[in-house]
Amino acid sequence: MEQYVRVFKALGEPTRIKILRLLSVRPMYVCELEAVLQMSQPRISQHLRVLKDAYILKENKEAQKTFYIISREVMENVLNGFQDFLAADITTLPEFREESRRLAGLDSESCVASCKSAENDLASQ
Amino acid sequence: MEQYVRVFKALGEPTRIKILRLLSVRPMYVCELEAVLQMSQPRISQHLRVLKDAYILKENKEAQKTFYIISREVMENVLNGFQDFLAADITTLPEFREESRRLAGLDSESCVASCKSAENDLASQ
DNA sequence: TACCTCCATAAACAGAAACTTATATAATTA
DNA sequence: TAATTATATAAGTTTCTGTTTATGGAGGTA
Repeated sequence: MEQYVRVFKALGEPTRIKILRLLSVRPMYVCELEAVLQMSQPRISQHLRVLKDAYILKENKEAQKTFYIISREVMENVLNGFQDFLAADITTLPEFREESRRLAGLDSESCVASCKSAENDLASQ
Repeated sequence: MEQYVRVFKALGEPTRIKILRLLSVRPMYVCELEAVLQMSQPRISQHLRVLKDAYILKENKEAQKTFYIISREVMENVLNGFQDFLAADITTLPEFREESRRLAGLDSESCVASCKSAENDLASQ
């Protein structure tokens, strides 16, 4: 789940989407992105860092230049994986053990009852 | 592109991912989410609003209760659409007209040259 | 009518994020 | 060696986000 959050957070920013869109054409140097996007170099570099930290990009040093490559594999894994994550049986997801249990115990007829049972649930731990 | 940003921004937050995961099991009332996630009601409501504004959720009033439904259609359209967006020929994307043009004019051998040409480019408009 | 439930929203605040300016470093070139 | 290029990163500032607390309103119920 953390990886989904990191990736989606990285994708949820217009400049970074533009960078990704350009790197989808071909790998590029920072200075090329700078020229094409007409943005300051630190701005580009900082966005690249966010994308790299989310494993969406790989960097490659070449003399004093650095070029960045989009990892289409990671992109596909995340985007498709997320759909699978949503479609999966929630009782099989370790991260949702508690939620899954509380969900099963819900009395849908009354939200108060739901809250009360959740409280008891919590108290009995 | 705006829609991608809005959706990804909405998805890039752990609580909202949890909410989505739960609503993937079935539509739920706010009070149910509150009970299952054990979070304050305003917190849940505000996250629901973000998701709704991104068209990921639809809301449905039922007496004094409100339940929320995940729009699997929107989810799929966005996640798959984004991959298509990246894969498309960039020259066909109206939002990247300028960038596309600058990209085509790049002199990759020198970043300075790139920047200069981008400047000239800008000056000649 | 009076109270209660469910929910939305506003205000306030803390922490995060994005941008600019400034600086540092490594590699290149003159 | 000195100057330049390409890039990263830090500092400072502003804006955005997420959370809690507080409030209000619409719909049921006693």
